[in-house]
Amino acid sequence: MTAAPTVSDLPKQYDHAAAQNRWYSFWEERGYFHSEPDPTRRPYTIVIPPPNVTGALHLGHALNNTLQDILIRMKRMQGFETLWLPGADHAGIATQAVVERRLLEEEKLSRHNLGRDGLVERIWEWKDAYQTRIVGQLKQMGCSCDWARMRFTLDDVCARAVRETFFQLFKEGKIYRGKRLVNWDTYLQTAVSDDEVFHEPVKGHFWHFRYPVVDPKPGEPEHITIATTRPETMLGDTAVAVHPDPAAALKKAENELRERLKDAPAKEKPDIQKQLDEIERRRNDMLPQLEKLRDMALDGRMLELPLTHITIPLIVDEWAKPELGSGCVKITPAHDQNDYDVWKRHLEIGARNILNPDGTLNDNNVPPKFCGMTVRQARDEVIADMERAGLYNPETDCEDREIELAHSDRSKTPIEKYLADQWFIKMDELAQTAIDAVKDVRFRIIPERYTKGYVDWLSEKRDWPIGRQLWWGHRILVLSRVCQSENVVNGQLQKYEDDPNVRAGDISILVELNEERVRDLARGGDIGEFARFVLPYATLHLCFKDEALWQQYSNDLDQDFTQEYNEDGTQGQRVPNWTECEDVLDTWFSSALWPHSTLGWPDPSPPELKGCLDYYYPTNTLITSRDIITLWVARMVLMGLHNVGEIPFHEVYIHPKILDGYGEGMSKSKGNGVDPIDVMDKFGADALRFGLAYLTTETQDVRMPVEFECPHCRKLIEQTKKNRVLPRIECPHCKKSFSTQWAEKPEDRALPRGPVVSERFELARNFCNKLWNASRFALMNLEGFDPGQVLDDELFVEDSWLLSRLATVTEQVSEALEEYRYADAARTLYDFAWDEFCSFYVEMVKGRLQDGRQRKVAQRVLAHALDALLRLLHPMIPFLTEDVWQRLNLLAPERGIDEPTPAAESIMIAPWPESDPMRRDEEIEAQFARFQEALRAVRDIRARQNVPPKTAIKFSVRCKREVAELLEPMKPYFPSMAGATATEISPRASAPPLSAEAATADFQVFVDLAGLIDREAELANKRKEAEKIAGFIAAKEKKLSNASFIERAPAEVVQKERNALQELNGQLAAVERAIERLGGES
RNA sequence: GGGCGAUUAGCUCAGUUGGUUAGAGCGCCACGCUUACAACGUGGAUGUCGGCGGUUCGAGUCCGUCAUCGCCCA
Repeated sequence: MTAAPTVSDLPKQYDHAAAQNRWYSFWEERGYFHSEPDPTRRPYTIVIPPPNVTGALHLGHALNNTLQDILIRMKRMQGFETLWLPGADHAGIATQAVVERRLLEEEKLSRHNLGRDGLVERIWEWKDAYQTRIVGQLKQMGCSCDWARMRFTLDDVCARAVRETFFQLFKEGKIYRGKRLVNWDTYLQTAVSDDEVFHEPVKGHFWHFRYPVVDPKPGEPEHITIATTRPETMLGDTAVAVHPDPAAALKKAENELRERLKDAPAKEKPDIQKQLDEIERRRNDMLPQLEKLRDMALDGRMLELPLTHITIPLIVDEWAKPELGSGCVKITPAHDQNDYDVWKRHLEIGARNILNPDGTLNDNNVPPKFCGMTVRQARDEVIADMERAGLYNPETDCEDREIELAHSDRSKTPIEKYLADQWFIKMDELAQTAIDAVKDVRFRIIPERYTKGYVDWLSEKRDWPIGRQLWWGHRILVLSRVCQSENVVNGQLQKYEDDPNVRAGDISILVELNEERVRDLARGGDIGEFARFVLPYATLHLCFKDEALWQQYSNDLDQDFTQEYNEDGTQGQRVPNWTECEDVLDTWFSSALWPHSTLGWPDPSPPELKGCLDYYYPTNTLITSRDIITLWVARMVLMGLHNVGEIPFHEVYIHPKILDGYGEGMSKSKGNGVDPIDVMDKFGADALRFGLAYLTTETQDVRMPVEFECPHCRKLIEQTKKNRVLPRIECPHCKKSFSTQWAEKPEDRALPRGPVVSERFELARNFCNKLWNASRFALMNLEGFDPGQVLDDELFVEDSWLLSRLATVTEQVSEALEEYRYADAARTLYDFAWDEFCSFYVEMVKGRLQDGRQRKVAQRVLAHALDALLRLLHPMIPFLTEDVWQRLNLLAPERGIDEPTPAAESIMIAPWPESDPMRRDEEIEAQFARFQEALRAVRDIRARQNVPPKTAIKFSVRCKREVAELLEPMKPYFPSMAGATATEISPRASAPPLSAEAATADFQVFVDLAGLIDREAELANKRKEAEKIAGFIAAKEKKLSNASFIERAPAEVVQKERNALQELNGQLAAVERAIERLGGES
């Protein structure tokens, strides 16, 4: 910790760096962040949405964590036993991909060079580095996390929960293995999830091929034409489909077009009409043919798949669209999602995977000449062969076409759809429990509109594929054995059912029947003799409760192998009968357990976790961003319900996204992410936090144009789509270069870094500085502070007014934060602190602080008000408020106007202010509003008459007696606040001969301008004003002459309008009189 | 294609259940370093509230529709 604070050495600008360094370590050392279960207090818990360790945090995370810290700090001050549990997420594929990419770039090594353990070790190193960096960022932001409870989704505590959960679900039969089409990244050789895939249009072609019909009957066509953008996939075709009722399908398409044509804008009509004409043409030219094909399909006609000598069936399926192409579509279930769906409806056609994991063609299912070719090579070769076979004519059968091609976000290479074995969780029952939980309002999503998406997604009840072909993650503890026959299965089952570990319930067994067999059963068991012999019967899976046991069995079962023999009778390979599952679990599997795994489920016996689950679970709030509602929130709910039997949190607050100046979300891959450290270096952590809170409104995402700040000349350079991905940028102002976050080459890195900042934090930075200076003023004037109760009759108008406003603001801020209306809370405090506390209270109290007799009470109220304001602001700007608090403690260790009490040793643990309704005083506020109006009028006249600020002026106010009574006591404040003296405030006040005037609804202000007046300027001003008022009067009169308004609008509204009109008329008359006095024509 | 959201001053955004003359910050203009604060103070200019239609005595606010942008899902 740096030197203790003083009250003498107060810089004119808030030194955010000093405050941040000093107070964070102070809080940490005092243990304020740490929480232990305390039965005498109510808990308030937030678990962090664990940021992933792929990289550093950007502004989106800064927002997310700021909002959590604001809540947690308020709740801590409110006396809750608060726990904010921090942690990080291992983010399986994302992290592995980053490390692999760097490995290749820097050392030219692939993961296979390192091996599984070697690579995992490298990823741990990466994780350690980035976790440190992330924690550093959070600490710099002031996050009050309980660091002693820091968790990582791959650590031992989380691992226990993952194993237990997987094992339980396995035992309950909720986990199964099945085939599924995955997005295969041939470069990284792993499956990637849908959200790791992006689509990009590329130029491609549409090829038309003809497939020969086997033994066509008389009158039937000899060929069927299909079209494809990926010719090589034909080698994996297992059928060709035609629509079951082409006439109806055409009619339906036609009706849809006609509907659209009716309401379409004129410019789209010709295009739709063209499509309608095309359908008509098809009905005439193609329909008979399509119906014939349909009949052929129903009659079981087969086709010859060119180049392969395989025959495939012609089938009927609605996926074939008669309005498109030839009306026939090739079906490649192993490599296309739609075709895969067709296969699900026609299991008998089967599926053939033609790819190796590296994207070359495999040797199982394609003619030998294609084996080992890349997709690209195979494509050219297929086209050439088809041409040679006379089934394709390059002159007529190939069109250009733009194709939306899927790419892997991780490797930027094209994705192949690939049929692979996957572990799944059955979602039917689990999803229902999570739907019920939100429908019975056991928890709420805020804003409420996001509930729909949550329920819709869960309602699909799609089984969750949980396996990933990765090395970085929780290993699936399963050993599997393919069994050729039912006898083998039964033998093995008998053996393992007697196994002591199985009996003890530490190993669970699953029999997965071979899919072909299942399919065979589905179509009546006519599988051929040969297939029955060749196809394995089933796969046996053993699932283990813990890793040691799995390891032990895995070693033992090494001895269980099948000895193969060579043709000459010698011993050949020993093929192990059992194999370890190579897969790891989806990251979201461990994330889903986060709220309960981190609190000690399933085993809360370790000392540091004792009692935590009972005490802190369910947690109170989860704060996260909307893209994660389905991926994470939904899964946390259903896993929490499954494992613990209770929802994981009561409320989920979904906050806005931070977008760049182009309206795009911030992301690392786009290069538009902003490091919060850059913002904090320039503006301070308090400004970052307050700025973000100020922007967190309910519906609006936060658009944030950003600039580079040249480290040489400090000028700002707008960030564009072009320059945001460059490793170095030349400053257009000083022509010197600087580096960016993309700098990787040594020569780029050697340059000074240009931080990325946004002007949008200036408002908050300025606010912090304003607050600092107001505090500075207070501290400079609290010398000799004497604590004591302040009686009501000792209060001055400005005291009562400020206390009244403070009571209101306290209530508004507390309510706003309770309802996650961060921007409302921030704006309320901003306006109160700046426009009321600084601009009026501090200005008005200045005189009293100079006056020996009045000083004492003024100090007491000032210290009290500042104290409350600091506490209200502390959750948003923790460092500044603590810095001032500590200094305030030196001068006024006991304070408070009701009954002075010793101040807390840190503002972090000071009690949250409570709104005192007795302090609300509408009369005082009304009086004050009049005063502010009069002040504004005087200042306005001074400004428009160009009277220098130092020239003292005199003014009088003409108004009703009631108003005069309110304004009279305010007379003493005009000299210091407007350099003006009130000579008379009464109904009789008259205008001095040379004066300027301003009228409000219930009084007129005359400023004596003898020797100062600029008559022409004043006349011009008045004429303009008269015109404006006349306009308002005209509008009002029009409204009031509308009979139905008088009749139908509520009487009070009509009366209000009449009063307003009367006031306006009064104002106009006053202005006209002023014009006359100035010698002008009104 | 379906769902959600946005469109208000040059920029970034507020605007509660419809009700006087639509606000803030930045930027701009004028004047001011008045012993808390020039990261400041005082004053000023700036808007067919995306378009069209409807409900209503009255619409930035409610309804419909179109346009543009963003996000999610298929």
